[in-house]
Amino acid sequence: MAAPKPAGDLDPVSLETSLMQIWSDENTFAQSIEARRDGATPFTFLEGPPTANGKPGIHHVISRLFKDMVCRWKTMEGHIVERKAGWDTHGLPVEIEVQKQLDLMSNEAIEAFGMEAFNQKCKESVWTYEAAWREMTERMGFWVDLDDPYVTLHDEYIESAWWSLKQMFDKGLLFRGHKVLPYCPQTGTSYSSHEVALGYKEVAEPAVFVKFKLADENASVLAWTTTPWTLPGNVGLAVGPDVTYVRVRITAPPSDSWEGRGGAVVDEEVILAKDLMGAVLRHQADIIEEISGSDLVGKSYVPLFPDAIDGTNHPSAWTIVGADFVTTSDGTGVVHTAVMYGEDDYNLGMKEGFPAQHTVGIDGRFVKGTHSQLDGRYVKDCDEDIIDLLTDENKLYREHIYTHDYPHCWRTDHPLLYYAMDSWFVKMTAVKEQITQYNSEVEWAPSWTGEKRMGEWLSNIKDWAISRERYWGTPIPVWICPDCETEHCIGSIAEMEEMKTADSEMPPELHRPYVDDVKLNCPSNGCSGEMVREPYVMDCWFDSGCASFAQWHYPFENTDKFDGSFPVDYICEAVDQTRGWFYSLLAVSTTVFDSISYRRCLSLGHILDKDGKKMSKSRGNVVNPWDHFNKEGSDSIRWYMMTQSAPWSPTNFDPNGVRESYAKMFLTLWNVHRFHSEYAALDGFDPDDESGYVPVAERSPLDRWILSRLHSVAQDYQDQFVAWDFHKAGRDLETFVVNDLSNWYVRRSRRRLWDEADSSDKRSCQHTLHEVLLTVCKLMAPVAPFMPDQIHRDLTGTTVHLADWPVGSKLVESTLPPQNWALEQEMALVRTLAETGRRVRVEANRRQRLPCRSGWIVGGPDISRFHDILADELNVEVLTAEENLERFQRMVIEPNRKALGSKCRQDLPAVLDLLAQADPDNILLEIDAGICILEGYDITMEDIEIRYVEKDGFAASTISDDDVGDVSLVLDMSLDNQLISKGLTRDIIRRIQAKRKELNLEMEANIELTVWLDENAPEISQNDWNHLVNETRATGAELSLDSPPAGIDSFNVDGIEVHFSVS
RNA sequence: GGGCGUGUAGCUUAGUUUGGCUGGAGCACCCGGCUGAUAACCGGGAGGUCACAGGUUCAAAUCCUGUCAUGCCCA
Repeated sequence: MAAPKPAGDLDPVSLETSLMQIWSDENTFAQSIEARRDGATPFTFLEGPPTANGKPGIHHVISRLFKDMVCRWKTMEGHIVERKAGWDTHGLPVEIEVQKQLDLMSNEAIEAFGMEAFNQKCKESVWTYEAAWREMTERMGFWVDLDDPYVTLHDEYIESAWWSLKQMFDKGLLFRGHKVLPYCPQTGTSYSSHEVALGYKEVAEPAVFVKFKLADENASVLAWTTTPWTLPGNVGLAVGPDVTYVRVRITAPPSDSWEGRGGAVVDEEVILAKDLMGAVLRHQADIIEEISGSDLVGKSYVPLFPDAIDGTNHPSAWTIVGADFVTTSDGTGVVHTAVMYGEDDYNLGMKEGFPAQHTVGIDGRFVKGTHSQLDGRYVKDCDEDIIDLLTDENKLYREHIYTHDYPHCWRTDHPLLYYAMDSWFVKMTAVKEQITQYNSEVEWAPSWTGEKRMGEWLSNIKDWAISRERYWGTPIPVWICPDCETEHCIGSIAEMEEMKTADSEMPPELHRPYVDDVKLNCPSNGCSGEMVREPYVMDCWFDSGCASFAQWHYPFENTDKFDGSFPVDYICEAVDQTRGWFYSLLAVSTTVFDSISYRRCLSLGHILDKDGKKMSKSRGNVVNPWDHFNKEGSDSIRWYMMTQSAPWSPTNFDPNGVRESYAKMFLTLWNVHRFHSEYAALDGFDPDDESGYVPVAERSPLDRWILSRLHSVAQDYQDQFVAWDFHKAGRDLETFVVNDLSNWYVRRSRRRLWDEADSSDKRSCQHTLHEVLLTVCKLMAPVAPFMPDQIHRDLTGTTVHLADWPVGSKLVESTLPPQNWALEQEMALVRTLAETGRRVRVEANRRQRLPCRSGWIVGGPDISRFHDILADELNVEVLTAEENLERFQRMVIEPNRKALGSKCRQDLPAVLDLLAQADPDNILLEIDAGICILEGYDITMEDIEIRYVEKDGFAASTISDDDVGDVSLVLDMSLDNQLISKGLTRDIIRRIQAKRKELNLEMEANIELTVWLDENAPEISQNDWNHLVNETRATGAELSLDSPPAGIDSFNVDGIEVHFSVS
């Protein structure tokens, strides 16, 4: 390798896009995997498949960043990290999109359009934004194999999903039941909660208090409902076991006017919660007795609609039962239970053994046999008639209009019915213990996502309803024999082929409607029935939950790939996936493999807009990543996202923050690189030339300092990566680059490289810069893959992405330079003192360019090897270490509040007062002698801290530092002609240099210079003038006291007028 | 309604686990300085009801209780 390539101006967009081209030409991604192939330990990653039927936004960039970053990091650590892309292609959102497109607003419409054509449209729709996703993925530098992705709609994927379902089926974990869902009879569709949320509307509806006549007692139980249409389906009443109820007798007609139908006669007895008497009753009534809810349990009552439901074999039908969800916040404290029309109702019904029979058909009409006046009618049209029927039979106590939010169909605007749909379930309740155990084996970041969020969810685990009455999805592979009701689950294409009837064709693909047409020969002994497929598709979460094996078409192919990658080492998605993909992966692997499916899971916080609101299409606040790809570039976005906040914290996206990342981190890094590479190119510096190499031990303390800092920062960076604290790692590295490397090392080293002659010191500096830049590039590469690669290529001719991680990996060798803690400490002190000096000057009103005769450093470690640097920084002629504190300083005593507080408690303020008034020397003497008693408390050295402050008359400042103790800087403020001459010279040089820059002169260009001083000006010494001529590269220079020509450059310093001309 | 997060300066945030000295940075703003050093750098200033209200304590951003706002998930 010859001299590094000199860097030019920075254009982040073209830098990144040309690197994308190079990566593509060189196949760098594939190489980074191939390079590790021989015997390397794999680190396995599983991509959570996105859906490509929506445009990618900035919030997709962040999860892809954290996926990419960890994979790149592990690759550099020496692992082989294969990354297969994936696409989630099934599910309701796809159908909805197509329905909107084709204006098919009901299941009838879809079937009229044709399921085959509809599914074809769905399949196409899935790829609508695939190109946009690909472009985003490539532009952001996410390395993933997009050319060989797993796709949930492929037959291979479906076959694996079928196989896994069969495992569950064979273990008896698959069963048929009901799931109560919001359902629109007009579109024939049930809705997800997301869709329900689209359609909440405030409505005023009739609500009724109904009298349920007890079978064996002369009293009625009052219950309340806002859905009279569910009353024919009533099969039970629920009371709170701990709620107090009363039995009351009506004593008089209502005092005020009665509104609406219903009523009660004097001496009639009703039962309701004691707390709700006032709210419910409109009659005068006496309490006959108080009854606890548990005493009501078991009583039977007379069905309202005796023909509607067949209670045979259900002894609990039409009895009172206890339920925890009953409250006395509204109604009567008694909950009317219609098993098929409410989730609580259904669960309670299953628990109590109530009959689970529909009184309402899938078309939203009462089924035949419910009641002669209701049969066949749409339920919502029957409210009035039901109320009339109840009134006629003296079963209504009261009616009123109730206003509440109720879900409506967002397509047809019709009210939704909560309706028990036939559904297939995975019996998750049977594996609760196992899944809880497996969850605790996963390393979660942050830990509470697993322990609390997921843990809480698992502790209330419910059976998983995996079937959907939809068209576009993985078909449920269960066939049922109409003759003998045998159920059979198909686990492979081969099995289907083997079992299908002679008349059935093999389907061209494993989707509806083709698989619907396949009939199977019933395997049951002696049965000759033709089995028919259950018409459902799977919950698409089941699809993605199969990804860990279905991506490999396991167990039909690639068993080695599966065995080598299961459970996967790392997955990463946003926090909303806790009950989504994180759960479905865990649920599937628990039931199928009796195992975890991922070892580590990073759960990311969401990206919100700059006001903390979530980004959504409807708000119009979605940030397009291309706004930044085309401006600051991917590196800046990625760096911003990593450093802005902890990965799991919700982040308000601030476009300004991306700009800041660019301006601080990347521009600074680039300029360091540019500084180094330009001089290196000029000097023909060859990092590999052994004859020019300077061993680290022989380099200057400044070089050894930055190398030691590099070691420390790299070690911390690695530790923080391991602890998932990526944000802290990034911030610290940024501080190193901006503060240590650019603002100190490079600034202090500039003059070393200006020297045109070859020298060991110059080469030391160049080797140091070379080494620091390369290590920084390696550390940054996983996060920001572009600029670090460019710099690495400029300096070495090779890509950083094939380089080894410099620290902390057992698989590759560490390449960090030696660490020297004492040196770091010294330099930290030097820098603090330089800053302190500037503050002292400001306070003493002494401008920086005017030198000080002397400076003293009191206390702290010996930093004499940096006195030249510090003298230069402070613009001090002579800097010395001084031991005599008292020459400049006096002592003060500060209380240690922590120690004193625990000792003195409420007397602390008084003790503090005394301490403040006391003479510090005396206190110290007394403590030494053990006789320091304040307010009765024995004060020891533990209770105080000694500090020093400068005496009046010195320009000084004292810093306090945990590592080095108190250190003072004292500056001599006296002035003489020599100092004034130097100060003036420096001001003139500064002006001339600014002028050179203004004139765009080359750095090597020479000038002709004339300087005119006014008569008040102090004399400039010959030495200073020579220095000025040298610094400004003036070949001809003249100092004149004549009056200057008009119109030339001039400035005023300390009341002296200076004119100068440059040519 | 329930579970889990979050709330600190105009903006983005550190500090909260383990209570203790004047709540620390960056961006933006103001004053000054420095610069062959970049969209940079340095010193100083202004800017804080640590979401709110109670409680515990000599002492609370930090611990406890409640409330509000906001986000995710569930109902």
